[in-house]
Amino acid sequence: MARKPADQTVNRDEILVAAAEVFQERGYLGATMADIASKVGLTAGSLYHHFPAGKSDLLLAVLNAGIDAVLREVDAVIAAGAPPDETLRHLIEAHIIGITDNVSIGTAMVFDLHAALDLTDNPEGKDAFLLRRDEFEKRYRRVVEDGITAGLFRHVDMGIFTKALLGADNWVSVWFRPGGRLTGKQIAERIADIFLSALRC
Amino acid sequence: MARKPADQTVNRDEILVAAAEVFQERGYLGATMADIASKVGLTAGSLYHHFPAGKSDLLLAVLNAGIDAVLREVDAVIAAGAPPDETLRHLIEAHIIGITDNVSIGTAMVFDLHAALDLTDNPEGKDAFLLRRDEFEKRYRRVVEDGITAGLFRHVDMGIFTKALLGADNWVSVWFRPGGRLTGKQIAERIADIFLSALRC
DNA sequence: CCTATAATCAAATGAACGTTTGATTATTTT
DNA sequence: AAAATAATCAAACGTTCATTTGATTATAGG
Repeated sequence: MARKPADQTVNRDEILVAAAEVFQERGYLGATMADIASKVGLTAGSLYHHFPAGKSDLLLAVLNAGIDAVLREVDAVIAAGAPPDETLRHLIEAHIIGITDNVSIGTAMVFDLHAALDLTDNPEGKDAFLLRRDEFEKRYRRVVEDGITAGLFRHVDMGIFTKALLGADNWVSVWFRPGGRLTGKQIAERIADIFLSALRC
Repeated sequence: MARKPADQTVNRDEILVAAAEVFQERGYLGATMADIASKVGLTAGSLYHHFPAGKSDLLLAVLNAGIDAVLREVDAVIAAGAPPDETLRHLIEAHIIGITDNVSIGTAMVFDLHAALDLTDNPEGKDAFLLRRDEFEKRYRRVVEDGITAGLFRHVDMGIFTKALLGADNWVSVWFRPGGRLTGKQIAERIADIFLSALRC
């Protein structure tokens, strides 16, 4: 063991945050290792000490951190066991506030995965991530189903409703800028309001 | 003049379509000139005969073609002068069917512009495109405003409603695959239904 | 105080890619 | 059929990276 002194050493998490920011700003291919490294005061080569598998591994780590964080919050909301309408509202809020407050989450949701993940030489990691994303979508769908079954929501095309809702939510990460007219929470409330109105019987 | 014979010559539009497809599949940075060229049976260098300004010019051409096409349709819908609820429904349909049927439109709407356009050495072209995109958003907003004024729609946060709607629409280009459960038109109808329900007084 | 090693850097390596260049071919125009 | 030129290609160029390598530095454990 050696070399853990405060201002000389950077840890994995700091790198992950820096990488998330750069990926979101420039996209996977537009982000250079030097960009990410300089954000934490390192040189490109030094990143390989923390992420031996290189750039693609860094991407997967960011995406997983993001999906983990959001899934954790979503599961907490569901576990609370409120009625479907209230649960759906909290779900939307957790999702959107996650996006506005945590770069990794925004990156994980909207990322140009089509392109980027294919370039990753790690198909297992890619598949695992995509499965978790599907999981996320399923939670949404189930809450809507429950609401319909309970007679709280009117009948809608489940698949399309879920996609529309996810689209509206994820799109926030495309246009949101901190310091704008509304906070993440306010945006979340308004969007939840729209979709819950759409479900009124 | 010379060399316009059928099977030896490729025209600008064919290149544009090929480029739109490759851009959408791989993103701007992931798309190589060779990818685009081979799709129309040319070599990379040959593209410079048709687009002397190179790759970034090609991107702008694709984006403009897409936004032009969708604006044209949207303007036709508005010009028809139907009441706001009907107009909004037609707007959503024009938008989504545009996305599912015309690759350039999908590319123009969803593209990772943050990243890509900054790499373009053509700031005027970039600004012009972004202005047209704003124009597009304004049409949506105006129809909703009209509906509220006319007492047809309930009161909602204009900015957020519009962003949510655009997000749901544009997101279609992320998940839509031809030959799926629903056609573009069916998807459009269902999404229009969701947002019109959300506006019910 | 050594010694092993965690953490870093500067520089080298090699591949990928946008773009340029100079020929080549085919077609129109005269 | 000449001459002019549109359309194309193959090969070369130069740059920008991701990644590797080998040295260097600082600290924890003995």
